[in-house]
Amino acid sequence: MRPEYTPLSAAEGVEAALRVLEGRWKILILFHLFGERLMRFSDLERAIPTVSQKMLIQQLRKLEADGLVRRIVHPEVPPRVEYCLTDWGEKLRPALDALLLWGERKPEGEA
Amino acid sequence: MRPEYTPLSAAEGVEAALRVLEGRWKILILFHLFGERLMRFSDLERAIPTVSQKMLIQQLRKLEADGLVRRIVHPEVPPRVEYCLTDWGEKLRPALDALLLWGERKPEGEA
DNA sequence: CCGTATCCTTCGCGATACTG
DNA sequence: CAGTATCGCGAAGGATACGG
Repeated sequence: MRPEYTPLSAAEGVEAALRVLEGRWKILILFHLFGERLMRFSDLERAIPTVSQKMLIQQLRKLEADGLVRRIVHPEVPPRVEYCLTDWGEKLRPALDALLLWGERKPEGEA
Repeated sequence: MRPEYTPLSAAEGVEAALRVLEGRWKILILFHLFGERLMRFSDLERAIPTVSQKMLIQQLRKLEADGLVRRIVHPEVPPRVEYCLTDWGEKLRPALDALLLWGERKPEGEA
């Protein structure tokens, strides 16, 4: 953290980062892509059986619009579309791991 | 990240962590407390002039319920209530900094 | 000074049906 | 296979007024 940060500007930066992660399925999608690197739409549907097509597409499109995920369309019949992380998307992993670690260290019983 | 994580379990852990951070004013409150360590309710009101009393209280109460913030009530007239971070709340800082860093490194123009 | 209580609007999400 | 279109609900949050 550089010295010129105010509470306001730092909070705005973090909120901007969190905004691209908000959404019922994005984190789960990202962790699947952390593991598989390249997945078809139908792979993701099978990996996440509880999501509807509409929501899966919607979240993927937002991730793509925000530059975390790349969408690769193969001009074939039947259609084939693959998804993978961008470089920037992969760089998110340490931050999510830090969050995961922090969450696990929660002292449940304490004040 | 330990080896027994599946995409599902890792995502659930991260989502649990994110859930306590979601809320229109929580991040901003946290960064003020990162800087000041001990703030009265009225200090926070002045520091965040755009928040309503209702929302400020609500977010503070949730942060308290989730164990990030401690509420200290001084039995005086007029009432005095102070807020500070718990140990666990302070430990969140590196994770938020990582997120901030990541957000700043976004390659705006790229695919 | 430090809250509570209502009312109201917005928006994310799920369910469902349809298409190139 | 990989989407798009429409409907409706519930929860989050803002405005406002009141209370110990």
